[in-house]
Amino acid sequence: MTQTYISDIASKAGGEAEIKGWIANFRSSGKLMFLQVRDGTGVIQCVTSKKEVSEKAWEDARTLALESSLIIRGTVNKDDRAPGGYEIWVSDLEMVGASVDYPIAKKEHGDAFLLDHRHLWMRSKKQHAILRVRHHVIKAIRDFFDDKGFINLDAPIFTPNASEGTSTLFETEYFGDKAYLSQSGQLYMEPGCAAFGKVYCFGPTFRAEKSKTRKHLTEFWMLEPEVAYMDLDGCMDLGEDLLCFIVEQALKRCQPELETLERDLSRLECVKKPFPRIHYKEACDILVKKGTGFTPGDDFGAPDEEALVEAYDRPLIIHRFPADIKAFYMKCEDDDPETSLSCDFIAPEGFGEIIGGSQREDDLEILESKIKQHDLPRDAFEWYLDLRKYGTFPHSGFGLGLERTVSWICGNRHVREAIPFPRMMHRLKP
RNA sequence: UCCUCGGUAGCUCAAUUGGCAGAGCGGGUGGCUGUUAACCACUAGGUUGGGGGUUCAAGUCCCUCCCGAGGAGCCA
Repeated sequence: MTQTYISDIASKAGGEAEIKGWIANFRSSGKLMFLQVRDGTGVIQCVTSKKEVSEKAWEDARTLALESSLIIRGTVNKDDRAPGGYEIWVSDLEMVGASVDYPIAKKEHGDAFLLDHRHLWMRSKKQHAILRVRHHVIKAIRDFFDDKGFINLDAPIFTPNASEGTSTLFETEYFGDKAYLSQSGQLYMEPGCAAFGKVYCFGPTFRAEKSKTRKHLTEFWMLEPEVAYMDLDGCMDLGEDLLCFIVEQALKRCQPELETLERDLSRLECVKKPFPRIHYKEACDILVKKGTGFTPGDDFGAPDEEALVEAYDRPLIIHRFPADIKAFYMKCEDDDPETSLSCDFIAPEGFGEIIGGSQREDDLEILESKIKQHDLPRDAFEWYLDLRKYGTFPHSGFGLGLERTVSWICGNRHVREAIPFPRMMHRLKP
């Protein structure tokens, strides 16, 4: 008999099936035993009756514990009493691996304990659902760009220089030299878009920020598209289209997962074009009026972002931040060197900034002076300056934080649950 | 780095004013032919994060160190 995955069990109704998996839960009523078996694609109830299986199989069933691995063979029946609507009447049960004192119990656990057991925790229902949503968000992102003719051009992870200062970089030894783990692939996407027009990179990035909040990881995945001849408005349009597509795909493909997570779907269904777009100065006026204690000219703190987005049911785009609180490579307004052509996307419901983007500086002289202004080593950026020497061109791009996006879609407040093995200031294991 | 909160059984937590260290879950044993985080009975399980101090007496008060969580700053 060949293995049937639980996700396909309906097609076997009335017939025989073989399930290979693990015990998710079990209950016994004397001579009758109810096994909840999961195989990664779903969970199915397997009913075992003492008089219908061999003595050995019954004895094996009696020694089962949470997460014992086993192979079940039996008849698939439709039964409303079973969770999921189908159950298997077991004819044979084969133990594969014992599970002694499985640490994650059926009741509550604390965060630290669960994170220590992340390798096992991901088997449980909610975590399983979040990571499946992550998979679908990643697929939506790739489909979105691939369908628009983008080339996936990955950036290096070892880098010799910092794009935005060295204080938040992880340093590592590199054959007697220093190297840093990449905190952004953006500088490498700029030559990429000159070669291919439309490119994106999508991979892990590293920030040694000593942040201890539910929105921060030291290792997180970032999507960074970069498009030649695209201006700031195009950049905002692209981010808007992308987020709409991600949400649409999640609603289409992750219905059961979002249900498991008890996500309020109405909050996702209203994520449609157009997103509100407000100028930085307009945002300042709103905050001053609200009296949050915000000082115009500063960057927004988390409470400011929340105060701004609370009026909207979809992501809020704030554009044209003061140049001095943004990165050196951002282009400024032609008639106003104090104002950068930048944009941030703030997710609703307090999930924070999920996209940060800008039009890039394409003038050689201005870029040179900015590198000087920011006290950055010019020789590390020589190759980057070449792009302005050999056929400079306007271009824009943004970075989207995958885990924050997944958290928002899932309605889960911790980014650490949106990645299989989170890396945080106080956590390097498992 | 700073602020706040916390660390008691395998897990989640309780312990009154400083006065016998407890419960639920999980584990073990037994029972139960339709369970839905099953249920019922019995049972084992403790260096109260480490060190020092005050006291007749410390889980509880003081000092110190370690670890964790939330937040700030910074960011996606």
